[in-house]
Amino acid sequence: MSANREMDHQEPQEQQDPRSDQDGQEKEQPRRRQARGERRIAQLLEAASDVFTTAGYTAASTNAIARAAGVSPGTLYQFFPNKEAIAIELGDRLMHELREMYGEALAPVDPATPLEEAVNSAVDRFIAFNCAHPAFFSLMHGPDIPGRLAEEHDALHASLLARTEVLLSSLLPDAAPADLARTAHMCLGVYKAGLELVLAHEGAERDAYVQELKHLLVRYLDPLVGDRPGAAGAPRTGR
Amino acid sequence: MSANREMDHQEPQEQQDPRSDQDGQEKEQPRRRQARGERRIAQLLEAASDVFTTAGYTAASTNAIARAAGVSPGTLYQFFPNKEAIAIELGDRLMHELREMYGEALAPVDPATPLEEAVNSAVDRFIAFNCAHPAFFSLMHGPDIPGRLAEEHDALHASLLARTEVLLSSLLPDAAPADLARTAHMCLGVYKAGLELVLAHEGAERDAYVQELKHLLVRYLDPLVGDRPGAAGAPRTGR
DNA sequence: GACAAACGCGAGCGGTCGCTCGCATTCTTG
DNA sequence: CAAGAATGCGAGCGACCGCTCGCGTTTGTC
Repeated sequence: MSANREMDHQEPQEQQDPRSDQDGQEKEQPRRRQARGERRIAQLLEAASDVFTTAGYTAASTNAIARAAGVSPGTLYQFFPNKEAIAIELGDRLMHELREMYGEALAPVDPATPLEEAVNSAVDRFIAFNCAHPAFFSLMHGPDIPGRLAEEHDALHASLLARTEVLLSSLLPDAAPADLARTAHMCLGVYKAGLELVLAHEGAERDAYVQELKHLLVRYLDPLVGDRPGAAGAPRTGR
Repeated sequence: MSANREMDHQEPQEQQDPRSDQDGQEKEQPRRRQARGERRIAQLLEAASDVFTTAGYTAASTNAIARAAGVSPGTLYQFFPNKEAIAIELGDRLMHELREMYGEALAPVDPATPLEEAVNSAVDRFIAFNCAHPAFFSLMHGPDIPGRLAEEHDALHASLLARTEVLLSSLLPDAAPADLARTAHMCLGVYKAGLELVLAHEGAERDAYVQELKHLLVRYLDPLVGDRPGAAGAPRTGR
């Protein structure tokens, strides 16, 4: 039972960013990149995406990433200060792309929209994104993600949660906030579970799982909004 | 895209089990254990359970496990041939306990049982087990579990899947096998997602999530069995 | 009490990994 | 075309990790 609190490992070093002069510019390095460099960065991120997806963050070695990109480890470290930065840059790019997309995926809380339609639209968009960028899932849901990425994921998750809550609260105005939050958590958890199943299959079977996930969410939420005007139509289509 | 297929790491060594004489006895070692030894083993497994739960399999170091148990690394390796064996022994013990329990959790497919009751009973049992043994979840669902444990988990998962399918097929006799399998997969996936949420909370909030998980499963399955005799009463309680 | 087996220790071996460094090559700029 | 910056390389450093080995201690047996 002795809860031993002090582990023995520490990070190799805590690099200090020598160019942090104290004028407000904490921005990017004044490093001049040539076109070749940008290409290398894209190459490396592409390779990192593959390696992270198949091996997970921790198990992915920087040497493997460099090799997958066809360069030497030294070259990799010309463009990224450390392994974490690779994951962060990759995560940032994917996160940016995602935010552009989901801004219009959950935002329209048009109260007249049928529940089924809203669910279908949101699920379709997110599934499409996650299928197109499988690295996103492993980077966000891996057990070993570095702190910075975990923060980003938490922020994204909180944001999704808030949006879902707003959407739900417009569907069921008379619900305790705690219940609302729980329901939103359940929705996201269910989506994640469905996503795993979707990603594990391909072709027609994958589509069938997408359908099943939509059904699941609709059936979960439908009884809650059963007495709303426009929604909850199609009373139990035998399917 | 160059799919690089050959990684560079290999296991430290592939220990050959020197006492594998060729008479059919591949059983356990003839090692005589003293009471002290059994106590140490229990201690080590307990410590390993903690470390695995908090750090995951790969990140857990054998030195950390030994330290958590208050012994030296050498002592640990007196009782376990390698790190994997620790996880396997722990997994085996938990698996055995689980099988004893879930034999009576999914087996009774009494077709007269209301759906809600069947779901409640199954969920309660599994939630109770997973809450009592949080190491089980991290060992089974970790991304880095060693091969032997993965096989055990696959076997368990397949077994649960089969049982669920049987249970479902008794509820909806006229369903295509593929749909049945998909529905069973969804049920297990949903349970796993709910379990994560349950484990992430405590006290009253945890109970609320358990309730929510039950609701979710019932609402998912209820429309499918809507035209059965005894079950699926309360046609959509507006609530 | 004598002897052997089981138990216990912890420095350290071989290995991988993240990352660095010295040096060569290619590009840009004047 | 020269100078210097950006790019590229790969051996290798330091740290950690799984695991071993030699040796000392405890326990069971006769």
